[in-house]
Amino acid sequence: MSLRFYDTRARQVRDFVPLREGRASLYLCGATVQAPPHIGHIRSGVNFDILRRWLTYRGYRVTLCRNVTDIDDKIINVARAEGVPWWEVSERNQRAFTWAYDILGCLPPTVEPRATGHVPEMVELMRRLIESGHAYPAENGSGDVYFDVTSFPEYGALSNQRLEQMRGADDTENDLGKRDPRDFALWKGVRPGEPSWETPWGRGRPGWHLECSAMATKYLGSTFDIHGGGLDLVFPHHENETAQSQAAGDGFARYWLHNGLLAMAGEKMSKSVGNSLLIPEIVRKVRPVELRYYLAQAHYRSVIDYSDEALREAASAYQRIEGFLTRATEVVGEVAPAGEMPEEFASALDDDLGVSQALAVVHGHVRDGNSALADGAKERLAEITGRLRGMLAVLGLDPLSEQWAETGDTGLRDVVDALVTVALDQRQAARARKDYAAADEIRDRLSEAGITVEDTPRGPRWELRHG
RNA sequence: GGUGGAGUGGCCGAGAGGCGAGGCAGCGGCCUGCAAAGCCGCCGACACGGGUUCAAAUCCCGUCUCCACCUCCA
Repeated sequence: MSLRFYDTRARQVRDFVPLREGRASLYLCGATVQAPPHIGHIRSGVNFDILRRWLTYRGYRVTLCRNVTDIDDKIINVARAEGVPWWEVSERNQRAFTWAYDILGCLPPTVEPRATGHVPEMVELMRRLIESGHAYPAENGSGDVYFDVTSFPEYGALSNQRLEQMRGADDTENDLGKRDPRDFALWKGVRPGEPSWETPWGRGRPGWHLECSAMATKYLGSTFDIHGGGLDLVFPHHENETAQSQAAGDGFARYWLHNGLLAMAGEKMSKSVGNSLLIPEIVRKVRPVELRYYLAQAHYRSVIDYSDEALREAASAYQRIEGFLTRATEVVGEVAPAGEMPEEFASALDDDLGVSQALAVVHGHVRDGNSALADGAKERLAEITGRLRGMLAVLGLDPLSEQWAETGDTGLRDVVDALVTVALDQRQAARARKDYAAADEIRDRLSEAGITVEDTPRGPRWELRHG
């Protein structure tokens, strides 16, 4: 089966045929760094990280461009409220985003351009749009530059809306510079106390959409393969991006992929509603890899209704996988991840990134692996372990990978192992003389210390308890 | 007013005409001194009302409920 994705513009699943054979160019709308990342932002990051990894597995050389929009109204407002420069706010939040992507196991993008570093590219794009009659400087001398939506017949095609049925922006009444209420700002004229850059139409700063068009085409070319982002960006952000780029003569994105949003108690999560669930808070409840599993397990286009209970269930499911791999490795040693994926797993991911079904295959391997472990079938165990690790690696969920390996002082771990072994020897001795009260006392005290003891045919083993 | 999505067992969550994904939880069995982990089995769902079909969770018509977007959003 060929690789295919649901394309928002076509409103159906389409076979993926890249622009250039063997390559895939991917632009992902990253953060507008006005606040620290919440779980919804990171869901998008995880979903598209899996897409990127799968494209790579399928043999494409992937160029991933994930932008940072480091100037906008809110950043300026936050800075003003705090009495700090605007760039202090965007720098701080960008670091928080980078940290969150990293701990969730999202591979770094090929390039991560910032809006304010691309003003000349934006000015150039505006020049092309003005010269071709698709944009105009505001007629009230405000210094704003607007895109003329009526000049572009395709306007609305991405979000499947007809221009005549669209409402204008709320700010139109005080905005006499617009020819049409539905026109959107490419550029905002300078206002007192705000940052600004020089342009042929006066000083000002970027509007919200222009930076993505300028940066996507700079790094990926005038036409590129996939544009991704959250479903809430379809309109106006992506509609406006594609309008301004295509009106200027660029082909722009060939496939549009949008991840579903995350809801909380039925209410949409967003920065503006103020019910953000921030990443540092969540990774106190479960480990980052368990959060990644939680975010990955639902199909990327479905709504996730966040709850602590569901998060913990996901953590349990992940621990089942992890527990098997740990025990298997103790028996057969470390087995390298297999390079080939089981057919069922691969076809699930080929079909619009069916991670849920792919995980069913993963769990099937865990069950078979546990049986092999119980049977002492080492050869079969090793084979299953390798295949399992291969599948998990491509999802970014292999517990034995460097990314997720329990860090910490290995020297200290050896010391703990020696101490626990002393205790376990005592317990074995107690069991041998059938003094079960003493044996259970030792097990209970280890448990209180956060150590889980399991008896196996090969003797007792211990693990640090997490979660 | 316009555009789109959703309703699946106790819970999470796939699937989209025909052998009931998977996980979490629960119950029974095996294993264990007892546990834990694991294995085997059980339980069990397609919002509602019609219709099409040999066959519908899936297609069609209608109804109800919820959600998103329509220029701050991932």
